[in-house]
Amino acid sequence: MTEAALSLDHAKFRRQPEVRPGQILDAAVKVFTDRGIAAAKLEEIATLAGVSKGTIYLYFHSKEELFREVVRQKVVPLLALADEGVTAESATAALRASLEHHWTYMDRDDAEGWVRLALLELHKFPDLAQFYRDEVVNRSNAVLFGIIERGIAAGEFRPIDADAAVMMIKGILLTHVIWCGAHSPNPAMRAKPRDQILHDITDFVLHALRPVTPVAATVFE
Amino acid sequence: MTEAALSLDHAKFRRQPEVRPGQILDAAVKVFTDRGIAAAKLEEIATLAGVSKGTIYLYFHSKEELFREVVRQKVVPLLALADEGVTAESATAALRASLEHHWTYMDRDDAEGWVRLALLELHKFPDLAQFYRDEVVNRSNAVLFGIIERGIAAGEFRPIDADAAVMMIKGILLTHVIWCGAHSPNPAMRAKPRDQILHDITDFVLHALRPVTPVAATVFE
DNA sequence: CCTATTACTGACTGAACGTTCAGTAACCTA
DNA sequence: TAGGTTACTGAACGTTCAGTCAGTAATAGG
Repeated sequence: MTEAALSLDHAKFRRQPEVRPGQILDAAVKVFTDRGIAAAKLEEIATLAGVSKGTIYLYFHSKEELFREVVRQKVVPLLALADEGVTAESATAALRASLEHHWTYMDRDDAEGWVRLALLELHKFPDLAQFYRDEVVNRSNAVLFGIIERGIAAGEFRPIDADAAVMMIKGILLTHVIWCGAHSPNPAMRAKPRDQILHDITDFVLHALRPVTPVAATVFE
Repeated sequence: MTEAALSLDHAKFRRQPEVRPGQILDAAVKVFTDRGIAAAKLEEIATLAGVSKGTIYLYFHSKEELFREVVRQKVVPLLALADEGVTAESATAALRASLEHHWTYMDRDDAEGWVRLALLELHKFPDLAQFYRDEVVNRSNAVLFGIIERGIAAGEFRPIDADAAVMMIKGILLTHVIWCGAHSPNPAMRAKPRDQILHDITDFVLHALRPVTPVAATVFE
């Protein structure tokens, strides 16, 4: 009786310790970005990964440690690409390329979720926030900063506090990722083609940075 | 024995049904903005309001209904002021005034919490999100939209998709509220004086909107 | 003063969920 | 193929928390 009651229903589970961590991390990415850190259920992650809840604890100490590992292995590597596009000859071209790059790499199903996590919940994990800031945010900001400084020096952009400009650009980008995402409550934004949005952003930013009297300068020369 | 065990410890509670809802709402604002919707505990709201958990249910059906009422009574009235500054003679002055107004009314302890809620958590409660959108977001956006259209018509601003421009401006404002708030992981932003930030934002936005060849136009006339 | 009514309390309930662990299946070695 | 080891399972546990309710204190009316 006991044996019958306890016997598993011949579920086809395999022992594959090499791939389990990866499967769990993939599932965790999806669930964390869908639900947020606090609302993510280990049961759901386990089901999605095709394992049982207990298996997660064979590879990760806790839910928080699992999240930490997700950031380390799934987010940071993406951002290693943040330096692309800087080699363009003019600062304007570099900025265009960088904006397009940011927008493109954020054009993923889970981008909206990541932005929400980063802005909303990450501050509740101070060490993770610091780690994320060092590895992801600062690196990406430095690229934009360099482009803007270069543009100012070359006379392509007007004199402006480059740090402040970076924050403006980041603010526009991040909010638009959310507003254009699947969970956006704004139907008008969701309906707009993504390249139209990128065009609008690029247009706005370049106009904000352009010298005050480029034509006049030409006229007066 | 039973009587002794059950008797209250002479806590000095008073019956004041008129003020209870207000006290509870005030406490709820604080806790909701501090913790977020899901993580807010009714017990904490009750303690902060100086009542017991049960009392909340005398005045509100549920946690969600309580949150709805917080939005209705604490947020919407603030936004009734969103139309100020529009009466300025020029669109530029109106936009300056509107930005300053937005920035000022967001310069509150709970502003950061509200932005986080609205931008990042509200979408999990679809009907609440819709309510918030109708009552708060659309109303505020319409004001900015009107100013920009007016500026374009008057030749103060370059031709631009006014809807898109509104989203850029909102994106900058909202992210800066978060980044300058108490929970910001960005020390540099937190250190900056608030009026400096407002100045940077206004400068960036006005330059993004100004006509392409204002000086040239003058020169050529 | 006594009684009815209203305001309020806080222990309790039930559900959800992170974490544990006794037990079972798959695999390995000899 | 027996015996040992490792991977895995899922029921059970402990905690947290929204929501309930039987009981108690304040107040109003007679």
